[in-house]
Amino acid sequence: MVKQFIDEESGKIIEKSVINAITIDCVIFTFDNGNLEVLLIQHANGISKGKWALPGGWIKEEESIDEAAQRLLRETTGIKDLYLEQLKAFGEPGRFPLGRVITIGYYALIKKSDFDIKAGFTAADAKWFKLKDIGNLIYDHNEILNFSLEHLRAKVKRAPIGFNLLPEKFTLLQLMQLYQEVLGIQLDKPNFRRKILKMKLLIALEEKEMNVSHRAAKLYQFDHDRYEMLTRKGFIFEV
Amino acid sequence: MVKQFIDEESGKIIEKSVINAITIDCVIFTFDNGNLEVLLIQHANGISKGKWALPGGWIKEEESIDEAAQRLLRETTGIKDLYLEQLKAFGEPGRFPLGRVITIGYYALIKKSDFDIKAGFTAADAKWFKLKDIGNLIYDHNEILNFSLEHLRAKVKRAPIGFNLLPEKFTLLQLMQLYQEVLGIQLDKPNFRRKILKMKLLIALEEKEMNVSHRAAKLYQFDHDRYEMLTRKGFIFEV
DNA sequence: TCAAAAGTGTTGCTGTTACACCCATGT
DNA sequence: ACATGGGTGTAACAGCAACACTTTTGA
Repeated sequence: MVKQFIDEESGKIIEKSVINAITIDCVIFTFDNGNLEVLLIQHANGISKGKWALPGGWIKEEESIDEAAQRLLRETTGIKDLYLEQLKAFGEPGRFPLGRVITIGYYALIKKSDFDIKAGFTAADAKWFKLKDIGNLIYDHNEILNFSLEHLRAKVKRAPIGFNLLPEKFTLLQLMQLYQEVLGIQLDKPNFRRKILKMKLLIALEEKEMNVSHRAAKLYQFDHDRYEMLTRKGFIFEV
Repeated sequence: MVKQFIDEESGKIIEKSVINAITIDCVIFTFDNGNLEVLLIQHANGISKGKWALPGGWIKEEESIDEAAQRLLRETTGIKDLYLEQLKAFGEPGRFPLGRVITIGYYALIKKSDFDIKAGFTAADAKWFKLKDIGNLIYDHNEILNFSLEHLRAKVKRAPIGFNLLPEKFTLLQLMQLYQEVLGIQLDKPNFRRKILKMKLLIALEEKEMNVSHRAAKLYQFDHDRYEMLTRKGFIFEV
């Protein structure tokens, strides 16, 4: 099967051979103002015109599944380096009405400030939704979304991936609110501070918050290198 | 594409349409005599003749991926109800030498006593391997195996799936040895006993071990119903 | 001076670890 | 008798939850 793509260098429309019967769908999360949000695309044409869906696409013959997902994310969000992980394949016989298509689910975590929408020629609109505002999506996309949420909740506790949802510089309260929102629990501020700081995974910056009507909080940055180093020594992140 | 299958009712060879370019590969684990083992199949013909591989197969047009994996396991092990979970899709462009084929990895946990080999017409031989005895497998099967092991190690700590590897009735030492083998750690016997028994997930049977040259241990059974009930109340299994 | 959030200190409790010890059974 | 694993008891420690408290800042 042959599909049309926009060539990333020339900007021209080119035709590429894709794998038949397999697609990719991606749940893109971000964190804004205390809310976990998901990027949805409104289909512009075809049988699902007007309905909201997860961003998705085809896999080219010469690229790996991960590369296809990366490309897709780049095409949709303009971001080159982001946290991306495969969930699993979804393949109920009736999931896609026009034939037997298996889709491979991915989820990505991005900083909202990095986001720059580039709606492709098959998407009329793209919008961030708070979880509670998401209604019925096309095909089995609600199932993929729910699975990704479960996965995110489990993983965020056991790996420092939450930082991918925050700006480069953040306060401890922002971090705590992120965990509260993702996990759906309340946390104790003093205890959370101590727990996180004890891990020595944050770089305390000299800077502070600006323009807040209360004592300005210190800003922190996640220390990737130190996390790598500690992990090699057997450290296990756990919130 | 059309492939041949043995009809499960009549035993006759029938032809069925399958999804092109997608296969399933399954890591089947069992626990025997203190060792974690994996079932491998020796290919009887084709380009990989004589090499060992994970059991695998095609997905029929009318069945879901999970159903295909179930069927495959039934064809290979003769077991109808077993613990089965999808890992993820593996799809490097060069993974399969004769074309672009994406495979969906599964892993299954079985009790060795339930096993009854039914080598299909594409497998000359099937054999249980201890982990350390597994050499180079075909295609990317080593990668799938390693991924499944990581997944198993993470999951066995946070869900009571280890019981699927043991006989219906087992001793606490057997259970502890299972955890030691899977996780690659040493555990303290008294502490392990208490931790497990405190969960109230085991039914203490009246029976004891037989024919052992030491004090016979009490036999236990995993209480599925109670686990369901506790989980609904918010209980989280953790070893 | 008040509100709001930053940030520190303290206490009691719980769960875990480490290890000593006794029990039952076949050879 | 002894080796082997079954099974119980306990003291010390570490980590955490709960909450009281002080500090800083803008309005």
